[in-house]
Amino acid sequence: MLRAAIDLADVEGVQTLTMRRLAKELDAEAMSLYHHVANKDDLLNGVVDLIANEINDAVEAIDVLSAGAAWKQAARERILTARTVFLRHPWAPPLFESRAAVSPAVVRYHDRLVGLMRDGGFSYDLAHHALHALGSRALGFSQELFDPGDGSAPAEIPEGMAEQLPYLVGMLREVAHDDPDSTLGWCDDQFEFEFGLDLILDGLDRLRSSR
Amino acid sequence: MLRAAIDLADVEGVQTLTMRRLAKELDAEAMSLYHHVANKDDLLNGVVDLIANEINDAVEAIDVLSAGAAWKQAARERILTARTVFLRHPWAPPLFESRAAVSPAVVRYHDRLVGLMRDGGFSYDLAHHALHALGSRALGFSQELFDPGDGSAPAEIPEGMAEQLPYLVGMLREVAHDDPDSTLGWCDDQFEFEFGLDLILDGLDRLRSSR
DNA sequence: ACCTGAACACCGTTCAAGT
DNA sequence: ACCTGAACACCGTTCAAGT
Repeated sequence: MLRAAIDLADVEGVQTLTMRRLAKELDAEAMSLYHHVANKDDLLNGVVDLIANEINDAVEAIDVLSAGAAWKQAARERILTARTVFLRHPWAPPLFESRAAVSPAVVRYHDRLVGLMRDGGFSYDLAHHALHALGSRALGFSQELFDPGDGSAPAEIPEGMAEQLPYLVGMLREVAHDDPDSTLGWCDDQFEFEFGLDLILDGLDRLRSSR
Repeated sequence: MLRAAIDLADVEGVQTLTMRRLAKELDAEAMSLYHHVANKDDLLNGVVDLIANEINDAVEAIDVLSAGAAWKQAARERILTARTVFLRHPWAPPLFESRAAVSPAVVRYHDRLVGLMRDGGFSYDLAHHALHALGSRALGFSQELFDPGDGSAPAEIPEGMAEQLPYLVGMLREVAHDDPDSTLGWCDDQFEFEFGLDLILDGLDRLRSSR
């Protein structure tokens, strides 16, 4: 049933994931779902937990050294592997963020990540701050609030925009110019994710070895 | 009307911000709102834009040096000031993240932030990556996906939990022990936000001066 | 024990009708 | 031009009734 819910969201979008629609998908005549799940929130918690288990299966199959300085590479690989799961379920990040009750599988994921940091010599205090600093990046996604020039305004910049937004226009002109054949989509999500991730991991690594 | 929507969300919670309820609040008999707004999405876009303007008013009143190395302190102050607005509207971050169309005021905010980075000597390329790395932190919030020990399980750790989650339990025991009189709420949101922010700003500053 | 259909209390939104 | 009420097509959920 949770599997069916995930499949439905993957194929038709998360907004069509409704109790009635899901029941139809399962050839159950409507409100029988309530015998397997307390309410819709409970169903969504289950969906999150199942995806988190999918992530755990993927990352726990990785076998790399994590002692000392190797922690960083190990954490990096783990996080980027977790990310591949979200690439299959692009509707899932907002769902993960909206959950009040935390999924046991998500807790387990973070437990193991703290384990890697401990292997690297982190104090519990630093590991704690590290989890906060990473936030959703620890699980492999980062909610993009604002996608500067998401492909909408490629070549032509509206009249007066340069005066009102001098810096963004400047940035747009230069970065788009650097890579002329991809004027739209000049933000490489994967690159940007790794850039931000490395910035944080490097910073943590520096704190680790200075203590 | 947008003001009324924000007040309603502040007082009664964002889930009660419904077209019918908002109309009642304005003593308008229900569906007259559609003469001032295309649909609910449009209303929410307006709400986001108004809050973003509130942020811009606050940060543009700041007058500090931003040339060269001073960029970092200027950006830090700006972001922490923006954050104070969200502390008044704690329901707003998910709304900001859910918007498809970007608010002009949000764009303006980011334009000025890039301006600070330019003052600090950033290339446009680095400023671009910096925006992505900061993500929602640039605007003063970070969606916490997982609040390790958010006050629920203070002293008593369930049987078997230590074996299943050795690292989180270890972390919980140590960090809670450090500050015994605040066993619940051992995560100081403001401190954690600044920790993560400084980690990123310091990393960017290092890249800035190494180029 | 499990499923069902009708019903309830809500949504956002449309539309024809009022002033 | 602005507001209104009824109605439509959806929700999640309750509940009494079926097998």
